[in-house]
Amino acid sequence: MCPAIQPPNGTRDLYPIEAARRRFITEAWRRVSINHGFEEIDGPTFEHLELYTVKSGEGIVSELFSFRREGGEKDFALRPEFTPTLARMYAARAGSLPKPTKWFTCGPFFRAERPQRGRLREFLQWNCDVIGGASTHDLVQADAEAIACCVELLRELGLTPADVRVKIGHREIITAILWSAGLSRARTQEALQLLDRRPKIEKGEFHKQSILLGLDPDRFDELTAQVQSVCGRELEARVNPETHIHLPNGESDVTVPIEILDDFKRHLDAAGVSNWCQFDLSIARGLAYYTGMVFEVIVDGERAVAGGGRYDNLIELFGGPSTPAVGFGMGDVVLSLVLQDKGLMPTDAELLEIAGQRPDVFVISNGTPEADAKLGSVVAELRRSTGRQSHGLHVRRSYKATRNVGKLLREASDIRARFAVILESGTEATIKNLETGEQDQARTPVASLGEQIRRRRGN
RNA sequence: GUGUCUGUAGCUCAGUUGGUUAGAGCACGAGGUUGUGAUCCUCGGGGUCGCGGGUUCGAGUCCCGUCAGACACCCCA
Repeated sequence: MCPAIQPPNGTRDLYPIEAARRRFITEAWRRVSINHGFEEIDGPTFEHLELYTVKSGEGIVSELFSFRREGGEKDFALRPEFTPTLARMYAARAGSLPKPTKWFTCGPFFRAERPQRGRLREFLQWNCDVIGGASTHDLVQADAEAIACCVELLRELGLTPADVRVKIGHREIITAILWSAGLSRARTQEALQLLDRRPKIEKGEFHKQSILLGLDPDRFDELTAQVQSVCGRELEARVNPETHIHLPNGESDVTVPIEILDDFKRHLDAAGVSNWCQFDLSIARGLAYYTGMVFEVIVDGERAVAGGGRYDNLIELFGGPSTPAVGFGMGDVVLSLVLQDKGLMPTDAELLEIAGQRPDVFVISNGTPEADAKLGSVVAELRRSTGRQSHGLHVRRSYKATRNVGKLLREASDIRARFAVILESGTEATIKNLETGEQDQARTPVASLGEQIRRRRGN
């Protein structure tokens, strides 16, 4: 034996129970997105390196796992996110895809960062995207649909508005305010990234950085508060239904279109998720490609559970037709932590049940030579499908040497089998329901065991 | 890439001011008793104490280095 090789930094070995926990999450992702009309797609787990550098610049390379084949000339990178792949896939078939196209995917992603709480180097991420839309109304509806789908997942897993907050911001509005507060158009991106970092830095530091960018931080906060007080108000609480807020900006005014926001809120209301959401202009998101609505799902003390927004220029950037899109991503790492902390992760036994991994039958021999000889074929027979209408049963047997029926029933009980079948001879068996403890008085012919078990299971 | 803390069995942990062949519970396995799931009794496998070096007659224990993990910074898709 060579010295034990450990799993790479920031990766996880998943033993059966952990794999079941992961499935619990991925199946919820899949179920919710399908119910919301998204279709599952998938792409390669590695791409040409340039797919990522084109959008984000060379600086991103240090955050990627990239590689070149021995003797090869092309650089590849394990995917750190799905959006470029999505944009590439959409661009390739844009002409023949429905409008809008609603896609989701869940799979592994890789980032070469130091692992810490809520962040690993390999993780699962769920992405939902709505691509396309002709009118402003379409886009607003798509924004709300993305958020609604994300919220339904949280609800499905047992979280409540008391546990999580969906904070919604808007790039157009916040940039309008930035410009009004003296920022030049050219520094917009830097300013947005500064805003994204703001909660983590000192007040004075933010002030200093703002001045460096040519932004008046006090004026900015003043204007933000003004706009926030109008935008953040509930629909019914509006005294005067303002439709625009005008911000002075040197030569021309900048306009914040409140009626679009109201439309958006009506959609969130209709989707029944507005009590999860709050409008919060401090949400900026660090990513360069967001163009409109942005949002984050926040839990106290943790990193963002999910985040996303509107990216109307990206499909075009990847060679497709100019197409607006909105989407979000949710990782399994923070989500798992939140579920564990809130006591919402099912118990081991519940996971078996949910995952459909409880054995239907545990087959035991009574120790006679005829029963011993028959056991293998009974197991095989029960496992076999009897046609399209009825799948094979989940059947297990003991691998222990003991013939002690009590110990074997204990084993059956430990693995949470639904029924025990005790072979009494080569031709007959006794069925015991392990949930109720009821055991048949009459014996069942071996040939009809499958039918009996299926009937009692209810399928 | 930087900093802080932590490394003893699969898991949770004992292990005296440095002193024989490193322990317990759980888990796992074998056997025994009871043809029925709680049990009970006996036995067993499993650790170069993260790894390497140093101090010492002697290191799980002290020192240095290194690796790994957790947490924070950087960055956030």
